Amino acid sequence: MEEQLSDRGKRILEAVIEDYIQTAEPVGSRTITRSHALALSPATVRNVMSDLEEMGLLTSPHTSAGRIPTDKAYRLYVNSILEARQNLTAGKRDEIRRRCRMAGKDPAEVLKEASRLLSSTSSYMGVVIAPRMAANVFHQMEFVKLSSHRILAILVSQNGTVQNRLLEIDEEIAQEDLVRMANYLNGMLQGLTIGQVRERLLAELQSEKVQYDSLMKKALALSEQTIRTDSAEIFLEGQANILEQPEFADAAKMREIFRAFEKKSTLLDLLDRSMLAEGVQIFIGAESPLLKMEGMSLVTSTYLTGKDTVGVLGVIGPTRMGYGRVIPIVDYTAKLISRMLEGE
Amino acid sequence: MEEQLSDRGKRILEAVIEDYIQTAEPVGSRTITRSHALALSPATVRNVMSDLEEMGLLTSPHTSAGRIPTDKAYRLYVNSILEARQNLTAGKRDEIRRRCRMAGKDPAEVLKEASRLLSSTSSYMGVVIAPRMAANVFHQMEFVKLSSHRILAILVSQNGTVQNRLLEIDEEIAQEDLVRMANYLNGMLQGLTIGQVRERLLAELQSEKVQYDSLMKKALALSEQTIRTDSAEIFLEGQANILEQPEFADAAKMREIFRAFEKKSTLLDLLDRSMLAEGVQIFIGAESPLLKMEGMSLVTSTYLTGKDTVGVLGVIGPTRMGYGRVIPIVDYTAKLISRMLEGE
DNA sequence: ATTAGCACTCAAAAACTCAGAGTGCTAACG
DNA sequence: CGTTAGCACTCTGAGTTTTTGAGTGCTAAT
Repeated sequence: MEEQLSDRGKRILEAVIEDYIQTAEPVGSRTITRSHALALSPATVRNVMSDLEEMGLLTSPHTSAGRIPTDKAYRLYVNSILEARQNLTAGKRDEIRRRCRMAGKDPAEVLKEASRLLSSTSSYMGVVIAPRMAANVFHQMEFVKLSSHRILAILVSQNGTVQNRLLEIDEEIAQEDLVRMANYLNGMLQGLTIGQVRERLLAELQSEKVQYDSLMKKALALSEQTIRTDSAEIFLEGQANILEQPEFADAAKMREIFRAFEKKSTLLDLLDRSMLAEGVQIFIGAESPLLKMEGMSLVTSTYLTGKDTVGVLGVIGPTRMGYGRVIPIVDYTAKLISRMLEGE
Repeated sequence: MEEQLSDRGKRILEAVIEDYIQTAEPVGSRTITRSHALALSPATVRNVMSDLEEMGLLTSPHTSAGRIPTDKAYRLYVNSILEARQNLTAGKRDEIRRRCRMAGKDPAEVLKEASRLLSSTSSYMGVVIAPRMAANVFHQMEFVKLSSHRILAILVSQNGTVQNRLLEIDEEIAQEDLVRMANYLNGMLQGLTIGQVRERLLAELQSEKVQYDSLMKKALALSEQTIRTDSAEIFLEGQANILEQPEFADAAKMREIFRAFEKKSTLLDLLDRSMLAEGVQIFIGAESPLLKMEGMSLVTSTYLTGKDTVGVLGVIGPTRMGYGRVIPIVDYTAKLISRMLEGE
């Protein structure tokens, strides 16, 4: 049905995309023959472009304007980039590395810095989601008595992530009982993932023998409360960057976008699904059906913080994004973060 | 030098301000006579307005437009509001209370929710800064061994705030030593504020007797590392709200504002100074010289989380802000938060 | 002291013009 | 037959002019 894309067609399409990425203006046949050294006349280019339009790769906003690549065209373009991946310049690489180092060792700090980094090196928005707590490996639990009715529960995972929660209790528990409870739990839960820990706790709560030991019952109940919420943290930086993009100069569009990002949950859903596949993934425009991200694209990569606990990070920008530049940045950052968090 | 403000002048000024707050358009003499039931003709009003302009309370953007209140006028207006403070409607109050409850007990959660709350009830931006850690009262310290070279230090304050830090160490320390170290420190630091703790630790590190006890020396060093960074947390919500304001429809202005808020440090400086005075404070336009907040105002109030550890919360919006509505919101929220955090 | 009346001002909106970039088609060319 | 020059046609955006209407300031009357 659809005509096959000729080699020349491909080159011209590429030229259109690259020009458009730079200027954000519809590009015409003339411009292309000038900037890209194709030994062709504008008229020929016009014919080809007309074909490309037929194939659904270009559109023109109106009869006498240049042409704009469609999502489909970007998809094609991105795929060809992904095959022939460029490397980062040594300079960029160093900068990224240096800034990551600066952040210290605390996982949360590293991830936040990564997000800033992605945003500033790409000049779009950087986003990082911390791995779900559930995938972390349990290390230790502590109960700290703050006052007669308030206990602070602290949950430490092997990778240094800490989750804490303030618990209100009805009847006072002695500090030494708290310590015993913690010991008991720590013994029982050693080496499980937090997800497994939760299951285990629930199972244990049901079991016969616990029913008669009120202290242990309390211990289980408390720790279950502590672990209950597993809200993935999300770091979104550089929102101001996208104000720079001419396609969002319109205030109404801006507003919509900002509103969309205010509820982080939608963003989370979107990123969650890229967790399934490994490596760099790209969502172009309407390909990500969740968010009606008109004119927005997303470049993500997974990263590892342990054996197989994964998070996702990436860059969000206009569909008209410098993919060639952004992809290596995301890729490299993901690998670097993996190394920083996982290693030692 | 300056003529005194007549009672009628005051009423008219108020009318201008209130109209302008609603419409964001320069208001003319005609409009005023219609909307506010003053038994005066436009011509009279014009005369009065002319006087007000003389006194520096109004300006007109150009000869044949209506008039706009100056910062000075807002100041006057706000002061009069502050004197005759209205109360919140019961409905609003309930809503605020309900949402605060929802947030649970964790201080960080409460503050974050408060910020959201301020933003959504005021329809401007909500901002809350958490009290400096330094002002909190020390409660307990723990060292958790993660691997041979990594220790997680956890610092708990009396109010349930937790600060943790990943430390890298050169030589392994046995878990039981860590416990002993913690016990020693907890004994020594009981009841001090975090600020005092820090001083004490530094002093102790210098002291003679410690030099010979390598374990204690290590303990002090580690805990000093833990406590070193005291970055006040800041919760800023509802940035999208201010996109709604017509005065920022212009993309360039928007950008500037967002950039300004991206560096939270300037905002922090600004809020820090309102920590000095108690209760509701208002900064109008250029009155806050730090940020060149053109056209922005800030309504803040201090809140307490303990005896005398204070934080600041407030609302940031356009100078043309519904002060009458916002002030009680900020006031009430601050009091409520105080009660929630301090009480128990 | 207030107000009606009136001439005057000015910005924003609407209407208009025009140049330029771009297209599509046709006919010529190698 | 693919490529290209030429040309008529289209449409936008920028710049100009016109129009409108809200608003002022002044003066004279009440």
